[in-house]
Amino acid sequence: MRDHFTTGEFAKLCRVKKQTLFHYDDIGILSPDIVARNGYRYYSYKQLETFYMIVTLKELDMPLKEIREYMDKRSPENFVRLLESQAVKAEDSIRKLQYMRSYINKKLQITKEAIVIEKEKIHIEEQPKEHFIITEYSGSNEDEDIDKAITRHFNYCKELGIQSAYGIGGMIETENIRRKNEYRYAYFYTRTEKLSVPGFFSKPRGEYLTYYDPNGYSKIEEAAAKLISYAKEKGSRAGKYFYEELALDGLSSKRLYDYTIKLSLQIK
Amino acid sequence: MRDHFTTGEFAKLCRVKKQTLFHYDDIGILSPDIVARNGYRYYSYKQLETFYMIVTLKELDMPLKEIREYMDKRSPENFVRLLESQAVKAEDSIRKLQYMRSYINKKLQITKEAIVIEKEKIHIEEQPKEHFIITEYSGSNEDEDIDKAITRHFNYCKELGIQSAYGIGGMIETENIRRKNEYRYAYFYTRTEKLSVPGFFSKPRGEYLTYYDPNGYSKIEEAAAKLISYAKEKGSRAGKYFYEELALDGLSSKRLYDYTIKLSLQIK
DNA sequence: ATTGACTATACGGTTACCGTATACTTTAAC
DNA sequence: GTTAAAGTATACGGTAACCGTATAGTCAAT
Repeated sequence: MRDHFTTGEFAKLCRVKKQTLFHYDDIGILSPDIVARNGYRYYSYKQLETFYMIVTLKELDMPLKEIREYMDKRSPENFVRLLESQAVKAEDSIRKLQYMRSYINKKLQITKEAIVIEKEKIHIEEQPKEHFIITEYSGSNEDEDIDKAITRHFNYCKELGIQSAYGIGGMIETENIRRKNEYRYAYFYTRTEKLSVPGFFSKPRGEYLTYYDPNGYSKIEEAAAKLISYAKEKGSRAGKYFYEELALDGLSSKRLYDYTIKLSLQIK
Repeated sequence: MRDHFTTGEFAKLCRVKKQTLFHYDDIGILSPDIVARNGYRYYSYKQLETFYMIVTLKELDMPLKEIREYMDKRSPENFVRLLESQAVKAEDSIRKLQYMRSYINKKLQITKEAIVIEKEKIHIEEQPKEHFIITEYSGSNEDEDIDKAITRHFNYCKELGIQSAYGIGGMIETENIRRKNEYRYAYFYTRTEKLSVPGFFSKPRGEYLTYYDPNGYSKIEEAAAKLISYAKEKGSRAGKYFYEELALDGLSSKRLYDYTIKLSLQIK
């Protein structure tokens, strides 16, 4: 049988277990070319392309049952239809994966930065212009009210079809800290690439003071106050808002008080 | 509970079935934020990012068990490790899918062409330069010998790490047809992009006569003879080899005699 | 008070396999 | 030429990640 492969050999070519080939025979999508009298099964090189097509379709989430249905009624025209639909699926999958990749890389960047940077200390960094969907907040400083408002914000974004992987941030008016030393959210925001959405805000590019606080929300007002005094000392004018977001959140620690918050304040 | 979502609501946000959320709770990767005394379960907006991370990891083929293991020992450092490994996986997946896409599109192109083109008729087309891995053939014209040789060729390519989605083609010397009217393979070939491989052949770019034969291998010698006479009539010099490959194969028809063969012959 | 829409829990089913046990066959080694 | 190692088929149970359905309880609106 030098012109054929045993099940084991063919499985190796296909880089799968023998079991898989048995399975494909059982459900009728790929049967051995020859079955000898002793029950030994032999595959031909011709079947490798069929196998390859099967894994391709499978990778694009087509169930084996449908693959089998195609095999039963295959024709050049049906083949074209099949390939055309799969080409679309491939495009979609690639787009989805590219989005995931950018999400992962962004998360990676944020997380790495939060690990290496010196915490509870003021840094200066250049931040780009960014676009936010915002919703106003005028509730109390109770967690419950805040959560309600963030949930509302969240639903609002959902209605607009905007789902950012960045999480939701909070904006605090500088004046509120300066005058009353009150850390109170004025807006919640979600980043977006889409422009011209109602309730739209642009965070200006420029120089920002930043402060990483690794104690969750327990001492965040102090941090804000520090940023303000620092700006004052430096003789700079502070931006209208603080931007608060999570640099380390529930994905990298279990306890809320281990979250690391990044506070940013523009200086001019 | 205006700051939380019921299981059904949260499932809608996540675009999955409630069942899935129950499952995730069962295996301990994502549990509701609050379980009321009546057993009703409520999720917080904060959990959507966790859910999103789960689907991302899952999409990159990480089993839920491992996701759970990560959740149990999550830390900023482990998170970075996780993300870095997943970034690699995402790259691999994208590459794989891009390859599949090009495979699908190429197949589509070949198949469509084979459907619309007038069969059993000579056409003229421009073909690009292409690179082949070839193995010599000097056996008989018996199917068995041919299959053996193609299997050998196939294995040879496998050793070189070359697996083309194009299938294997055959080269037939023009002289053999002309002189003895004998349709006999001189080489089998596999396309490759890799250059400088031993047993390497370049099919020249130029004008080719092509002929699509929808009768499998039954009347292929006649087709070859026709191409030769046509070249002669036209006063053109024929290239040294015929190139034979399958335009419609087992993927689009069940029966061998429904295969469509594409024969190409260069003219100068 | 009742209806319709929701909820939790339980359990069996599904897909695409994987692992293991058993019994047979082939191949390589001595 | 036997024998051991390696390979093969068949059968059956198990797994992951759910899905469907049934049952029973809950809630919100008329």
